[in-house]
Amino acid sequence: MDLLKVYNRLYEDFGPQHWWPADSAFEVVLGAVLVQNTSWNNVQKCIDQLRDEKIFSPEAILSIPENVLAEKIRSSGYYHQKARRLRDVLSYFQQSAGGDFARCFSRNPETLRQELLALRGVGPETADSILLYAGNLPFFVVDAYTRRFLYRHHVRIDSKGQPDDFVLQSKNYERIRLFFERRIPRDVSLYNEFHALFVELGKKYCRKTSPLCDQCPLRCFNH
DNA sequence: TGCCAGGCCGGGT
DNA sequence: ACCCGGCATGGC
Repeated sequence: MDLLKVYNRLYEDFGPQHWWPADSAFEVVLGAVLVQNTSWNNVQKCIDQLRDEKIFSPEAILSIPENVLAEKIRSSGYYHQKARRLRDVLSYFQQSAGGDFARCFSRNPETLRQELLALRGVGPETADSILLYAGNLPFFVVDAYTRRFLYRHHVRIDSKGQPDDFVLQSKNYERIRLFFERRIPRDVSLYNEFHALFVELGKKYCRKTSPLCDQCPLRCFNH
């Protein structure tokens, strides 16, 4: 499958997505943690509330008790876990470069990625979302929609007769990320837009229970 | 009503 | 190295 053709078709149909829906690196990190296995709608409520209450910087969030923070982010679900995870991630950025995100992202990207992955609460998708959308670093983000797209279009990661559900298994994140990174130009803007388009596609036509349908802009790739 | 959402962790095999 | 239960709210 020609992934650039897929990209072009999605872009034709949906247009530019202007991702990540945030206007600072801090806000990207915040959203990346809160959105884990949660609808963005639930996350947006938390972000709005934190902004209204002026708890909208690493310093501000780290200055309030964890249990208070947890209540502020209740609507994002898993809020006890996420309060702790958020503190851990923001603490990392604070001590890594004094809260200077730009300086932090100017370090060695692979090292940075490993350090993010070492934090509790940061798995591969969250790490890559932060690296790509907060740091403008070329890491392709793989999410549930991306996996579902590959699965439903019978895309195989290699030629060695993988089972069809290879792409659905979370342990194979890295293989899928590299699959994309090897096949499309290493371009931050392209990675940015492509993932955003997959999410838009997913929300409209590729939810877990929705079948491939005639409305889907990728119907031409069906077999 | 029950299932789903832009995952990840930790304990048990 | 996998597998799997737990985490939790809001929308449809």
